[in-house]
Amino acid sequence: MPRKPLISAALLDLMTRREHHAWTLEDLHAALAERGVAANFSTVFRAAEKLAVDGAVVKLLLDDGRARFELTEAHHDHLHCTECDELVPVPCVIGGGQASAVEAETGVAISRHQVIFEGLCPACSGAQR
Amino acid sequence: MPRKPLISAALLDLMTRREHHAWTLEDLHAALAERGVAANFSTVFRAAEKLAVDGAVVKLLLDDGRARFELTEAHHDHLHCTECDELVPVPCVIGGGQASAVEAETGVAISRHQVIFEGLCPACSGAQR
DNA sequence: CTAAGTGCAAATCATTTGCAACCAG
DNA sequence: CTGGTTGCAAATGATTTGCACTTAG
Repeated sequence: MPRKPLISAALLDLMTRREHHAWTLEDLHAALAERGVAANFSTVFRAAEKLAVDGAVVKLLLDDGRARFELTEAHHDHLHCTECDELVPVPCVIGGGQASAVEAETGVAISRHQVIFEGLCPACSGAQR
Repeated sequence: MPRKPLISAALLDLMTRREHHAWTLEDLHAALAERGVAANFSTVFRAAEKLAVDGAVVKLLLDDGRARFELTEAHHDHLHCTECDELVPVPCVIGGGQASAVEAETGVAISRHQVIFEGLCPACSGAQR
């Protein structure tokens, strides 16, 4: 392994600290810098991409065009806060029954799903009030 | 109005013929070309964007990074076919009750949602069998 | 030596934008 | 003339890729 601690390990370590639930590459890059790890953006990109391929993290793309990476955990859906831009986890609302119903009704074969709610996260929701 | 029929009108006309449910800018640009309308890509982009702002069409972004435009219709969810890449409409599975439940459970304020299923569309599902 | 992990610069991709030309009213 | 459309070229923003280097094993 390289002279400096592996960026991949640093990323996982960062993400485990849960400042955020989902991280953009910029978030990760900036957070590493703050912790004194001056990694190149490409390196962060490749490390995150590798973690995603290895299954340690999941990569999602939002309507804002930037990818988010989050630790692989129990399946859940997300709320993209229109105020603070955070991607907040929310319990999954798609029951197996619903997927089956759609499959039966439309003749499709569903392998995965992704629900994104748009709205205000708890913090912003409270602040607005 | 311009010398040539407005690209916007041509786009709506195209989309009404429903070769696809959702169109990428490339789809639209190519389809126009096939019908003898040699519009510039930027023009197609701006016309589609304007239609979206005007509310005639809806713009969605998928995980593949390309935007899709579809005629504004009753709310529905989508299945992104992993085989043919088509975006197929499926009935909405998120009842108001579910959104409320999530709101109550997590303290968020939901204004919209977007469900994308990944899988095989009817055609590809049948072909695979 | 050999491959994995890096850094830097340059290339991609899918839009977006700036600006000048055009045309119906 | 005037504003909405266009075409073309150049600019963006977010990745992605090519290439050379370094070092643990």
